[in-house]
Amino acid sequence: MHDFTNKNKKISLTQVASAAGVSKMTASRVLRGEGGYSEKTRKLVMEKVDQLGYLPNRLAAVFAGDKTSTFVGVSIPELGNEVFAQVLEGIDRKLGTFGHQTVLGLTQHTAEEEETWISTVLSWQPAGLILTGRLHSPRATEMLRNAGIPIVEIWDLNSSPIDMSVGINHFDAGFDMGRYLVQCGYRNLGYVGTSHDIANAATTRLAGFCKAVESGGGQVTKQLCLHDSATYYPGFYGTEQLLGSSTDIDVIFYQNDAMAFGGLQFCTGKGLNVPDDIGIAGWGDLPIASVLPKRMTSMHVPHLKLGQAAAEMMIARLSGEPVGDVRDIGFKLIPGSTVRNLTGLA
Amino acid sequence: MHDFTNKNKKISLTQVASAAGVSKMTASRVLRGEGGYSEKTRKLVMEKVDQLGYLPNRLAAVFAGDKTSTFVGVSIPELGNEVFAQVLEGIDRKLGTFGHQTVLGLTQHTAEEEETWISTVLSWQPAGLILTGRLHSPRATEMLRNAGIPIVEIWDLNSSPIDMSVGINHFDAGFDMGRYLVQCGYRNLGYVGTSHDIANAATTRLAGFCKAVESGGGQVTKQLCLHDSATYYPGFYGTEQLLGSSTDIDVIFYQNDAMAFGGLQFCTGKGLNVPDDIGIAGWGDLPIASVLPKRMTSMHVPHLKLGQAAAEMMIARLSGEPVGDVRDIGFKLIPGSTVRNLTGLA
DNA sequence: TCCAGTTGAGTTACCCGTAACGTTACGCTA
DNA sequence: TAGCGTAACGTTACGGGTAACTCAACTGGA
Repeated sequence: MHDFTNKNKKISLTQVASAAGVSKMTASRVLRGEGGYSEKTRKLVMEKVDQLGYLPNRLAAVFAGDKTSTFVGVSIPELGNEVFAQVLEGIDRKLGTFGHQTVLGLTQHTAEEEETWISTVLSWQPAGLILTGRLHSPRATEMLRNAGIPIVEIWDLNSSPIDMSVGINHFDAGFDMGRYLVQCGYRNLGYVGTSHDIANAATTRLAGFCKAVESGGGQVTKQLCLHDSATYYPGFYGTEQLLGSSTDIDVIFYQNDAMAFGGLQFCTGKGLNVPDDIGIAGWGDLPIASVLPKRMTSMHVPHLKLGQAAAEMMIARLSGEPVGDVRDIGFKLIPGSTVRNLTGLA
Repeated sequence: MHDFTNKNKKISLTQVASAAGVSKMTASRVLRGEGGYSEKTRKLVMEKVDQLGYLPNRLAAVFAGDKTSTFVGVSIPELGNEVFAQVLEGIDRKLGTFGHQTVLGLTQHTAEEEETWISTVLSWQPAGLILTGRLHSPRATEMLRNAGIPIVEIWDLNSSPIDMSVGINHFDAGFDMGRYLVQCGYRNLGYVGTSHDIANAATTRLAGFCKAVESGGGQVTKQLCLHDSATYYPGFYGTEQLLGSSTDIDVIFYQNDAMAFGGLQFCTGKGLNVPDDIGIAGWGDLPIASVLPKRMTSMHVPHLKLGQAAAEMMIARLSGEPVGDVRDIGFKLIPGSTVRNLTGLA
């Protein structure tokens, strides 16, 4: 095996230059193709580059130019949630086509993890930062403000972003879902979610949801916020808890589709008929939902597009183009078949 | 908004030092906490650091020390496939706890994209590379060999890796599935998958699968390799195609669970009884499978653990600890209920 | 009082590119 | 053949840190 403790004789531009019998500068010009050299020289240099296996040192280049790198730091709470994986995919693909690299940070939904990650990634002189969520620690906010680089806050639409923001209005999304369920005739509504720092988009949705339900004449009888991850099994046992304590709930709104599927499984396992005995509504519209026999009532958000939009704003800002500060990516209610549909909306 | 064209007056170590009335070196020593200064000096320097909002420039530090950075490049084919998202999560979490940063590269399953990504990321002097798949372009392989940094190839177990390898033996995994299905009494087997460059792990699985089926007395009547992504809908229409041309197939093995769910949906939609009329077997054991009414017959691979293991090997190698070259992470057959079970294995 | 030993802090030489000039060589015109 | 313009290439000065070395001040013991 290699011995990594030895400093591996990396080939530098100087070595290429001296091998080709030209100056460092000439070699540099050839490599960057900015002209100022003869075709003969170009060939000679490129030949040596191939021969020696020279790889440019971008680190030195950035350092020399006193510029920012082509890195873009991207913080994402978790990848277990398919939704965030899609956002990240959208971001990285778009950034990649513009010659930028994603430096990933999984912040586990906590502002502390985000803060330490931010200070680390800033020390690498990134070109910009894309952050999920709008809740940052005070020190993080200050660092971001002082960083002097473009910053896109995604996910939760932020009317007063640090710099830019893309996402949806979670209050409105929650409101629409609440209104829809009330329109479908439900009156005793339940909620099952989890409590996380950055998951406050979910909290905002819940607020909108409650508002709509109340103004529609229903009531949110019980809200359950588990201290667990927002995945299938917590959805399962959360439903068990909720229904165990309140028997008259006729529909449950979940933090996301994964939890809703867990809840659906619990209900059908108990012999409850969905949606006749109990309605189930999720959030996020997982891709798998479209090939399951029972279409989950949910809220569709174009996650891939969201990621792409964030990357586009970043790139536009970096290239000096005018960019709006806030971009609403929109959402769409999926009526599905896990709630009764009395409205003819489907 | 900020004006990013202006060079933002980044605070440098020199500025901190002069503000504190000490030399650059002393300030550097304080920042790195390597001793050689009085408590009074330390306080003074740190006070100025806070005051000026100084953020270290790791780029310059790496450059000065002629060392590698704390970056680890991680190439992943796509994130739409939940499985890879889990692998990435495992990698990044583990790397993060050891002070490393993930530089992501989505290679779209092609060796060309991987090659360009490799050369880009190598120019940032990463500490190491974690690559998905073992198929690299010749130039990529050469770059990797010459890079002189630890390299972990994951996913497909590689007996002669460039440096290190973690994953499973896909031939064996395919073989086990084939043997199981034959044991369950199936004789006319079909396969639905996609064709991609790096997805050759799937090809290897298929080879093992065919081997087992044939030596077990069955036959793989039809193999379908779609030119599409390995997701739900291709699973759906691939199944339609497969069953349209061959009516006597009694079980279908899919490239992954997502496609298998698509297939399951097609079959139940056509009124076919699964598993009595036709068996369905997937691969990967998606998390959602455990909360759906019908458990998908599949192969469980500990994806998160795979990612963690890759990161662990990387870190061990970086810190000079002895590391094995190849690590088998194992897999486990999930009998499920989408194939007939005549063997009592469940 | 002197000197060795210890500790704190300053100096200098890079690291690898790039930018901004400076220089050379050559061809063209007058 | 002087004069000039320009393409081609060389030189030099950074940039923000680190490592290794040097120097200065203070300590304590003989």
